[in-house]
Amino acid sequence: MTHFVKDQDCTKCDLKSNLFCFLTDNQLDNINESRLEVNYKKGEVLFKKGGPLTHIICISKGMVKICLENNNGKQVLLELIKPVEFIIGPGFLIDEHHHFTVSAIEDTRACFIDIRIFKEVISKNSEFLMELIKYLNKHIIRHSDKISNLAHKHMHGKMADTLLYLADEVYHSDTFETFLSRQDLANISAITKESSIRILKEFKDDGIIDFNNMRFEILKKDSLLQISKNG
Amino acid sequence: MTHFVKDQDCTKCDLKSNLFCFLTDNQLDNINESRLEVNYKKGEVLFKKGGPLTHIICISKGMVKICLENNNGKQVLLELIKPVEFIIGPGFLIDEHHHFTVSAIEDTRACFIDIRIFKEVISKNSEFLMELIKYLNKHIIRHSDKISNLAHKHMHGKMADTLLYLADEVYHSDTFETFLSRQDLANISAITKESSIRILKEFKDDGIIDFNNMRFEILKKDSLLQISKNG
DNA sequence: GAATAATTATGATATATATCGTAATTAGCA
DNA sequence: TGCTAATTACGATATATATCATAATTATTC
Repeated sequence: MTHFVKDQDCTKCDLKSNLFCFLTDNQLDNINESRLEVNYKKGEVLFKKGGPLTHIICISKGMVKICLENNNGKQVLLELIKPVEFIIGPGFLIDEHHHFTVSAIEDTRACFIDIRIFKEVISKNSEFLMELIKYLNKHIIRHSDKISNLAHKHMHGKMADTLLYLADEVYHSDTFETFLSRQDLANISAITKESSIRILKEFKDDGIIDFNNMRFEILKKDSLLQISKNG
Repeated sequence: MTHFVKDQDCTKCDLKSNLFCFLTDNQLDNINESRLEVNYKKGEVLFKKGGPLTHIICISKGMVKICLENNNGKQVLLELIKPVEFIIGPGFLIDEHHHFTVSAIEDTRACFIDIRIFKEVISKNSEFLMELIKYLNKHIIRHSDKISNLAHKHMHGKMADTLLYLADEVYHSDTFETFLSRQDLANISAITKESSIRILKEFKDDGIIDFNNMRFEILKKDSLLQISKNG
């Protein structure tokens, strides 16, 4: 079982890499002592909305999706998390339960850190707290963009956003193979699965993207950006 | 010009009231020295999206709306802020510019606190930072609810949400008089102004609410909750 | 490797909602 | 007080999108 270590190159240490380089050795030891490592198969649920928020996690292998769920079981896929990123539920310091459902979209390993120890450690580390505030503000910005997009964009714009998100922020390549189903792509875009299939075909017919099965390639990024912009 | 003082009854000190009761006297003095007080007329803009984030503010009189704006000028009204609440833009510690447009919906007084002083003061106060994290997490929860609602609810459900938000969280009464226009109500609900007018009339015809002009009364809250729930 | 389940694909239809046009009402102002 | 501008109101129409049905393909299981 690997232990958290400080990032050698701390200039890269934005919240998306290793938050924990802002801890002292002593604090790291505390965290590492209580730490658990859990393996998940594709499809398995790590956290369920409404459940108790007892741990924060760090994804060390694979990929998970963070989903909103309403009363009628309808989902929005909010974010994909990959190594090495943390998931600190927004119930932290509020109601101490989960507001999102987190599940593995491929075989995944996650490190669990007891929230009581986490809280104790960080409450004495202002530098870490400031970084955590950065992390939360990034999410607030991302969520507010999402709200604006959902409110005003049509299906094509939403699907363009989804493809750009996957290429730019998740797979960091305009060609990528994904474990996400058409239903998942629909859930990111907040449209139906049938619509997502239709629009992807349209984009393919127009030569904007290509795909077979799970392998996608963005051919005309300009067009995609334009569609995203115009809604 | 009034100065910030510690809340006498600190049990009420959640982030919605006076964040600043978590500061030491010394820190409060620092803040108060640099503090500016500005008066706005109804309709005037306090912060514009894209502008530099040089201050955080505290609303001490009146009410402001926090709006998202997209490239085409379309807006979503995200939140209403009233005394005594703070507005700490999510660009804080990130890109140091505004992501929301904030404007007065009635005559308003706001206190401006220099972000450099704010940052310096809070960076040495873990207790305050923990409260700030609470404040941010509350917003993340609120925003994620909004995303879920926008993604899945129909107009009626969205408008029901809006009326419930105003009654329960803004005016704290099922009867309230508001400065919000039908366009504002539409912008909270993320529907068009015509639709907002139509649905309000429907609710009125069904005896769920009553209103003339700006004065609203919720008559059947159960129905409204049901409509909100079913989408 | 055949059988079954799950996912992807596509068309027909129904529905929700935006857009446009215009009238009625209210607010702001000289 | 009367005039102008803004907001509210409401109907007709167009459009976007969901829903439903069903076929084709791909994945999974025995």
